[in-house]
Amino acid sequence: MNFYEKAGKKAIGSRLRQLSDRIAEDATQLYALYGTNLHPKWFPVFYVLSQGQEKTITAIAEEIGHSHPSVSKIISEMSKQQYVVEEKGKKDRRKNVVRLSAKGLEAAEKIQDQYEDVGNAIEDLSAQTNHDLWKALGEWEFLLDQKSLLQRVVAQRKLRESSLVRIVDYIPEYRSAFRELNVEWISTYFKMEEADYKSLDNPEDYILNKGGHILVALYRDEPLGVCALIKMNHPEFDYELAKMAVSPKAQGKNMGWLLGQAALDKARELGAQKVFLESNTILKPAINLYHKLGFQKITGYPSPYERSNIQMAITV
Amino acid sequence: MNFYEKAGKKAIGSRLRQLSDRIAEDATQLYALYGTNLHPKWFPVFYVLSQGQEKTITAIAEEIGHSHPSVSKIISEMSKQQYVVEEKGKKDRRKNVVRLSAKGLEAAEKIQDQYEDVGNAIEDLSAQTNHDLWKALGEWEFLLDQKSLLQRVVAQRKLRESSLVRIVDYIPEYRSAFRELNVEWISTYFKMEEADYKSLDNPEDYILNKGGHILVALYRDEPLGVCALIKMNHPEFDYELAKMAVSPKAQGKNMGWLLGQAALDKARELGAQKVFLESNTILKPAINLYHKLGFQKITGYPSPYERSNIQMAITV
DNA sequence: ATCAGTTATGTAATTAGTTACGTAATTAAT
DNA sequence: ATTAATTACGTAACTAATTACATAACTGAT
Repeated sequence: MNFYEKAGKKAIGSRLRQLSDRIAEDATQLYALYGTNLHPKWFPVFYVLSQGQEKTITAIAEEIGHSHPSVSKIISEMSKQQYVVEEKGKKDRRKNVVRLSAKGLEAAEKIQDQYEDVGNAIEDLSAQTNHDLWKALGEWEFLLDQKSLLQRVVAQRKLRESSLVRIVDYIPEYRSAFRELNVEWISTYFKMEEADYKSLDNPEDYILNKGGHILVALYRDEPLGVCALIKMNHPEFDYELAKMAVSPKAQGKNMGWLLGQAALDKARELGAQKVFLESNTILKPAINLYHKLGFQKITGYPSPYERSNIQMAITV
Repeated sequence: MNFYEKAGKKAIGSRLRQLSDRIAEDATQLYALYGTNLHPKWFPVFYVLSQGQEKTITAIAEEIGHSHPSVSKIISEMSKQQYVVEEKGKKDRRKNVVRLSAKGLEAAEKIQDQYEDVGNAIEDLSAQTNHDLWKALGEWEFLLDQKSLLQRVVAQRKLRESSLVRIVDYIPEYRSAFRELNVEWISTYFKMEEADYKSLDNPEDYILNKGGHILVALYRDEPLGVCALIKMNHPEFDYELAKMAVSPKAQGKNMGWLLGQAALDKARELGAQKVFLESNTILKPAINLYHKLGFQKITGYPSPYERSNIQMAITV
């Protein structure tokens, strides 16, 4: 069974489960061997109760990291066999306050030897290893608390995918992509306006020949994102970042960020000082992206677009 | 939730389970995120099938370390969704030979990215730890293969219990214990013989005053084991190790070994060269113990006891 | 050629947890 | 003083594995 060698660390979940099952199995036999009637799965609950005073269901659940129904079930089993007594909370009558019964206390006394032997056996085993499983588990728990495995994988995916994205300058071949990608998102959220048609149908005349610039994001050589830097005739702003559109197919590939970065680089290259943009606050992810790129909200400028309700600017 | 800190390593089973559950949960979401219809629990089965050629249910089970019903179920689920094709074995028609279908192969292709991202995420996480979880798991598996946790705990118990055993010299207070412990085991397996009554009823005259010695094993000050060194009138042997009896209550406390060792020490102290004993081969644990103490089988000496069918000796 | 034992597999029941949901009690906000 | 929201906890249904058991097919020794 060298499955783990072959499959590698992505099988760590299976591997953990298998080891824990293996240990659980031995634990079952151990409880039989030491002649208690305690159920091994009661252990965490029983242990915390034998340490301290009475506790409520949810308090126990939190302490041992189980769900509360699990604790609820275990307590009712233990209660049936009279290891614990349950009592309604005096102040808060929703609470089920649980403590060990006389029988439970006696069992707790009796189980000390077993705890000691198990503890020693595990310490002994650990002493024969080069890598400390216990500490390693602690580290994993800590790191996963900070950032879940899910988040980590998503980050890796973004990294991989964005490495497949190339940002290139516009050439006429991309005219239809430039149009379609923009039409797609605009008509999803708003209505196409007169100004849209002009620039989308003829970017050469309306953007490029007026000193603007268009960038295209290719994913595996397919144009899935675009954005434009439009030369502004304005005392304060040099360019407008506009016509930013990313295909839903390219979600999670960091394309917006890469396009934005490339556009700002280009603006700097063109000697710009300030870049302006207009958007709408219902486009939360877009606003978010602009913020991350460094744009700040500004007010008091007129707009040719109906759909614009927020304006932002950045000093590049 | 500092339960693990409090409970210590004896909670390692719970801790392993919790981490594996946590990872499994994220895995479920990951499969959804990457848009396959594969079930995360299929992973080990799917993986081995995507590696090699067709395989049978039990072969897969063995490779991934699951039970065969588990694999059987997974395969039937995968089969229902047409990821695999099942076929009766040609030579052996009991066998269910399984391989990926076209759809399965396609899914295997498509899942490569996910594998890569997960692998990288885990490698990345591992790189941030001081203690290598993956290697630690390997070490635990190896050590548990050699000696199960159960066996290790039993060994610890023996160690602890034997530390509560004291071997002391006989005093008249122990006369009845000496008698009862021997009567108990003799009459369980055999019939009491004339020679037994003599020495058990009056050990002072029949053993001690003839230059012999009696040792008593106390467990928490209760006499639960005895044995005697009887002076022999024999050209070859100096003492006979006899009347070794340990209460069933004291099982697993190493009492026989401790008594035997003490008896041999005493024999040496008394200047003996060779110690003799008689027993019966149906008493397997006893014979075993004598072997471990260093006794070797010998032949050709007459015995006063009917129940004796084996004779052993040791040069002390 | 036959019969006992072994092997491959499937089905059913069990286990130790989970999530989903409902209800009663408490607390907070008008 | 209501009403809405939150909290505590129980019940039900589900999940991913297991063990126990049944059955059919094969193998080997008479």
